[in-house]
Amino acid sequence: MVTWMPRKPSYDRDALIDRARDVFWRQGWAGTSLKDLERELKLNPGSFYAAFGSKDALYALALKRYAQEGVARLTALAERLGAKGALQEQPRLVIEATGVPAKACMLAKTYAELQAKDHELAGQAGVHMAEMKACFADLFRSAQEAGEIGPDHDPERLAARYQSDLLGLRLSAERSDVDAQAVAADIAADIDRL
Amino acid sequence: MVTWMPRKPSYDRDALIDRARDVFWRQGWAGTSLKDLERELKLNPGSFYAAFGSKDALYALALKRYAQEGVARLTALAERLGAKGALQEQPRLVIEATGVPAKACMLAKTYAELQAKDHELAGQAGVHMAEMKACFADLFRSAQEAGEIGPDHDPERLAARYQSDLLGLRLSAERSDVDAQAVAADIAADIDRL
DNA sequence: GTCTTTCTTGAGTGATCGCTCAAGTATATA
DNA sequence: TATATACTTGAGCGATCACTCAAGAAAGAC
Repeated sequence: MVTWMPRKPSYDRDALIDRARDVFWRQGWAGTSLKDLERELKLNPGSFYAAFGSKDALYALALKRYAQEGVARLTALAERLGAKGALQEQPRLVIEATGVPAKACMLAKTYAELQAKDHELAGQAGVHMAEMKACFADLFRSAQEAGEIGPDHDPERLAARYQSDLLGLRLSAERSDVDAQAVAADIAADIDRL
Repeated sequence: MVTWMPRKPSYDRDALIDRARDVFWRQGWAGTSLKDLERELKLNPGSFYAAFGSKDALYALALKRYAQEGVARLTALAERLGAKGALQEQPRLVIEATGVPAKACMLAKTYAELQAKDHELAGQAGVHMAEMKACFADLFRSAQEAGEIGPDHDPERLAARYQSDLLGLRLSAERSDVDAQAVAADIAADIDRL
């Protein structure tokens, strides 16, 4: 039997997904055209479709990667600072991050843009947000078990409120007339009062 | 001198702006095509452009109306319930509103969608959000002067945090896996602790 | 009814959308 | 080197985008 392995792609598929995520994150779904992606990824239409199949398929990959990295970053933070410390540090981190395409959450932007059309990508963004909320709930539960916050709180409820606050914070951080650092500090301070 | 008044438009321009606001609010800027507007407003292309000039011009009118009604509603609420009462009632009202195109704020959706492209409409949405923030600050200041909340808070800072929370709440209210009423109640409860 | 003016209609504009595919090029095996 | 295989190229597809405009219909002034 003969196995032919005649040629490899000249691109790094993984790096391409990263760059696509950045473009989509910044410009949104409708705001990013195939021309934009071809220019940014340095891929001609044929290679693009051979590699990813469709714009939506690549968007889904980008969303998934965004969500996975978000969970990974939070998990690492919790190992370093503990549950409560991670929850308090996260607001600062997300708005002070440099070199990111946008302060606002890509999942939230996707959901807001596409939910009204019942687009499948909105559903996927919703699932990823729910996963993130579950992470927050786990951290609140851990903090509770560690005695870092009072026992009379529902971790799920705290997580929903916390995630909601973070979404608002990250949107506010895109505005020049809002002191996002103050808002982030106030969100972190609220956790001390639990 | 002769004055000719040969014909009036068959449509109610004011009602048309309302309906356009609803479509844009639900579907966003890129998500709303001229076809959508023609169908929703029952206007042929010629009449549409005679009446409004362009899609963006109509969007700007819709944004302005949305913002004005938001301020008016909040002002009326404050006259009925007082400053603190209005601030506490507002979260409940925005998520329990029925018959609205979306729970999320149209200004925030517009800003999130178009800011990356430096679109003029994003700037206008930003201005309207700043106006709204100023209203919130006024209410916090009033509540402070009335002794309803402690004197050691910066009304501007409270307003920024409050608006941020509201934006997050209203986005969360679009999700089926979030108990928005609980989040709204917690936001209102926070005001009691000021 | 006649005239003047405006509103309404809808086919059609060029541009751009996401996407296809045939032709050409590069590479690992034999 | 010859060959089989996959990747790359880019012109171009039909559909849809926001928008235009010439022609016809409607209504107030006389």
